[in-house]
Amino acid sequence: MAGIPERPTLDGIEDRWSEVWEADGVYRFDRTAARDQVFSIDTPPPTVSGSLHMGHVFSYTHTDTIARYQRMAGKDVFYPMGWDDNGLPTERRVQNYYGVRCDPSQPYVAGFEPPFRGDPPKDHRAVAISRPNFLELCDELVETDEKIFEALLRRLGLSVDWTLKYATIDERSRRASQRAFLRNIERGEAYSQEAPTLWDIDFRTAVAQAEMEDRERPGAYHKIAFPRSDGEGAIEIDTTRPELLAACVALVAHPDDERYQPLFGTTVRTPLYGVEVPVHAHELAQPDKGTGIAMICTFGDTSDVTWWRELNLPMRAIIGRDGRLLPDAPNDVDNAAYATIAGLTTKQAQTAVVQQLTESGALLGEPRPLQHPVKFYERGERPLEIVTSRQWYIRNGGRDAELRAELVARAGEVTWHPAHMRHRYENWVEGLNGDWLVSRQRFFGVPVPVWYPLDAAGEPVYDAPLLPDEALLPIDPSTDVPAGYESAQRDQPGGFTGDADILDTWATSSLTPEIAGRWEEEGSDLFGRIFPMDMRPQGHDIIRTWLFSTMVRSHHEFGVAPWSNAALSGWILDPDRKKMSKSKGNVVTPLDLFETYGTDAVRYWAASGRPGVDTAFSEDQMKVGRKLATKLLNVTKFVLMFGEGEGVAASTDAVTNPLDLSMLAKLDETVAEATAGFEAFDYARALERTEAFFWWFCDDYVELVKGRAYNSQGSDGATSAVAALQTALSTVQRLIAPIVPFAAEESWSWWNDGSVHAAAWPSTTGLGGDAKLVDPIIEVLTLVRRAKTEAKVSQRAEVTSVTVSAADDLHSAIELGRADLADAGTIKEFRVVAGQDLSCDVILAPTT
RNA sequence: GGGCGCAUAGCUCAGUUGGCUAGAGCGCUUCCCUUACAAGGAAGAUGUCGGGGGUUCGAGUCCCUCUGCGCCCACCA
Repeated sequence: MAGIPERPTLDGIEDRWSEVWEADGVYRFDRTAARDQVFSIDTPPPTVSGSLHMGHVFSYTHTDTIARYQRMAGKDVFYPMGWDDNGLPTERRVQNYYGVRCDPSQPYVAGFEPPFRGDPPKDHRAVAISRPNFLELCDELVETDEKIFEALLRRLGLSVDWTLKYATIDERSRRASQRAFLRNIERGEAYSQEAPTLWDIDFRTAVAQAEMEDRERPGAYHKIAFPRSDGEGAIEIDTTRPELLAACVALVAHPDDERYQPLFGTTVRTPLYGVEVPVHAHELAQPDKGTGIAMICTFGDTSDVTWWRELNLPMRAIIGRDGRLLPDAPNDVDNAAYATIAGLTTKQAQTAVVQQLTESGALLGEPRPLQHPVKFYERGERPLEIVTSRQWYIRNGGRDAELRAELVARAGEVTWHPAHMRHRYENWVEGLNGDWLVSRQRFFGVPVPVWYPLDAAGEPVYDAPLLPDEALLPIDPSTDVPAGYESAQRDQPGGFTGDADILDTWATSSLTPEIAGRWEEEGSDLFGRIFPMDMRPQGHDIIRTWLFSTMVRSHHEFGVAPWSNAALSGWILDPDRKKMSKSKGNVVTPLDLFETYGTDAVRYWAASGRPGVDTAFSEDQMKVGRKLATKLLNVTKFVLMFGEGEGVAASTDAVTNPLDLSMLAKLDETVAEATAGFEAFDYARALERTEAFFWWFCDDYVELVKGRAYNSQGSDGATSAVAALQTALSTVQRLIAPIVPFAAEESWSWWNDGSVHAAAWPSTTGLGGDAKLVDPIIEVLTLVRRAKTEAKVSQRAEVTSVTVSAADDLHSAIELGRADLADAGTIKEFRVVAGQDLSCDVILAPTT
C-alpha cells in the first residue's frame, strides 16, 4: 500500500508500473493450470518489417482488455506474443536497409559488412550477396526490430506473458512448421505439382490466390485480324495484351454465339507468326466483351488457364520468370519473327508487336485506351504473370467440394465477433478455385523439408520425395543430407537434391496455436492445456489468409476448429473517413501519442471503437480518456480522505442510508452490464457502461453526499456514505482496469496491496437498493445548480430557501435526500409541496 | 454480377427482445478559482432518427422498397 500522494499525477506511471508488473510476474501464465481454468489467446504476431502503427495499438488494446478481464474473472490467461519475421516482407526490408540483394550463386563471405545500415542513397545499386550472408542480415535486422516492437508493446501496457515469446523463424517455429507440413504430405493433404502459377516477376516467386489483389491500370484494346485458314476473310479479336500473340493457342467464343457458331472447329492463322490455331466454344467466353471472341494465350490471365486446361490446348510459353520474353520461340512459332521481341520486357514487346501489326495491316484501327483491373501480388509492384512451375500445395477445398464443405462447416464451431464476419469466411472458402500454394522461391523462411532422389540422368524424381525423420527437425535440405545418402551424392546422378524452396510465411503463421503452445515439443504438455484456444483476435482483412489457413491446418491435423472465438477488429480511419495510409503522411507514431496523452488515454480511444467497426482516429477521444484517467486519481484521493487511512475493502454492512443503497444498486447494474459486455468480447460496451456510471458517480452522487461524508449529519450517516463511496470506488477501479490499466493500478495501489490486475473481478453487492430512488434528488440538485448558474453566482452561494414542487409519489424520496441536498446546495430552508412535474423555486441569499 | 456492413445533433457515436417528452462525448454559448480535480467545475442550445410504403394501440427499433457510402468476393479478351 503506497498511501495517497499530495498531488496525484499520470506522469511516468507507465514505466513505473510496467516494471512492477514484470518484476512481480503479474501476467505470468501458470503452466500447471487445467484446460478449463485457462483462457488462451492466439495473439497475432506482427510482421517485423517496419514499425508498429496505430492499427496495431488499436487492435492489440482490444485483445488486452479481454485478457485483463478474463484474468480478473479468475482465468489463467495464456497470452503470448510472437513476431512474424520470416518471409518476403523481411527480405525486402533487408534489401532496402542494407542495400543488398540475395544471389544464391555468390560465395559466402565470412564477417561480411553490408554497404549501409539504413537508408542507402537512391542511386545505390544493390550488392549481390550469398544466401547465408543474406540470411545473417535478416537475422540481424529482425533482432533489432523486435526489440523496438517489444518496447512499444510493453509501453502500450499489454498484459502478455513475455516468457512465451516466439518468432516464426525461430527453431521451434521451423520445427512445428516442418512437422505439420510433413504430416500433410504423409496424409496426402500436401502435394507437389507442375502447373501454371501466379508469378511475381520482381520477387521471382510464385504467390497464392489469397495474396493476389486487383489494381486499376490503364490499358488498351487492340483489334487484330486473324486470317481464316479457308481463306474466307478474317476473324477480328480484341486484346489488351497483343505482345502475347506468339503465345496464342486458340480463339474462343461462347457456344450460343451465332456469329461464331459456323467457325467452331475451323482454324485461323496468327498474324506475324503464322501459327494455325483452332476456334473453340466455351461458356466462359462473353459475347459482349470486345468482339465476342477472344484469343487464348499461355498465359495472359487466369481464364486462359481455365480454357487451356478444359479445352486441352497446347502450351506456347513465351514469358520467363524474370518477366522478359523467353530467348527462343515455342516450337511451332516462326523463330525469325519471334526473334525481334525475344528478351524484351512485356512492355517493350507490346510496343514492338503493335508496330509490326500496324505495318502488316493486321492491326485494325487505333488502340482504344481503357482502365481495367490487373492482378498484382499484394506486395508487388508489377502485374503478375502466369508461368508454369513445380510447386507444393496444401489442399484447402479449392479443388474438392467435400473438403470445402467441411471447412465451411468449421465456421460453426467458432463464435464470431461481430457475428457477420462469419460470412466473409464462408464467402472466401466457397469462392476458392485452387489449392493453397505454399512453396516460395525465396530465402528467408522455413525450408521445404524434402529432398528428391536423382535418377541416372540427374533428373529429380518428384513423385518420390525423401522425407526426414521428425526427430531431426528442423532441417535445411540444402545442407542436411537425407537418410541413406552421403553428402557427396548431392546433385549427382543417382544421388539426391534438396528442395530449394521455402514455405510461404502463412504456412508457418497458420500454426501459431501449435507454435505458441509448444505442440509436440519434447517434455511439454502445454499444448493440451491451451488448445483449442479460446480467442483468435485479428484484422478482418486477413480472414482469407491467416484465419482461413489456421483453420485449414487445424482441420487437417486435429479435426477441430483451432479456437472457439474469433474477434475481428476494424480499421483506423482518418478523421475524414478515409482509410489511414502511410503515403498521406498522416500517420502519427504511437509513441508520440503515448507521450502526449498517456498510454491510458490512447487505450481509451482504442477501446471506444466497437468490435469489428472501422473507427476514426481521434485525438479528441484521447483527451477525453486522459480526463477520465485524471479523474480516477482525483476522486480516489478524495474518497480515501474520509477513510482515516484505513478504509480498505470497505464493508457494505455499514451502508444503511437509502440514497447510498440506491447508488450501489446503480453500481450493481453497471457491474452486470460491464461483465456481460466483456463476456461477449465487447470491451466497448463495458467501457461505455462503466464510464457512464463513473461520471454520474463523480459529478452527482459524490457532490450530493460529500457533506454527509464530512460528518455534517452525524457518524452513522457519515459511516454509510464513506462505506458506499469506498465500495463504489473499489468496484470502479476494477471495472475500468482492463481499459486504463495504469491509472487503475496507480489509484488502487494507494489503498490496496497487490495489483488491481490480479484482483477479483467485482461482483454485485446484492443489497437490493432502489436504483431509481436517488434520481429525483439529483434532479433537484441540478435545478438548484441551474438557478445559481443563471444568477451567475458561484455554486457555493447560499440559498435562502428552496421550494420543491413534485408529484406525491416523489415526496418520500425527496424527503430522504433533504439533508444531503441542503448540504450540497448550501440551502437554509427546504420545502416540498404538491405539484405536477418536478420543479424548484430557488431563492438565493442576497449577495453583498 | 454475388455477399456483407453502414446511414441517428455541426463532428464521433450509443440506443440489446418495438414502450414515457430520442441519449452521450467532442465542439459551441453562458457562468463559476467551490476545502479531490481550473490540464477543473456548473448550466444551456442543437435532431423531418437517409427517402417512401407497410405491420402495430405504439416503429430510430420489425417487414418491403428506393437512394447514398464503405468493404469482401467473382468477372477481367
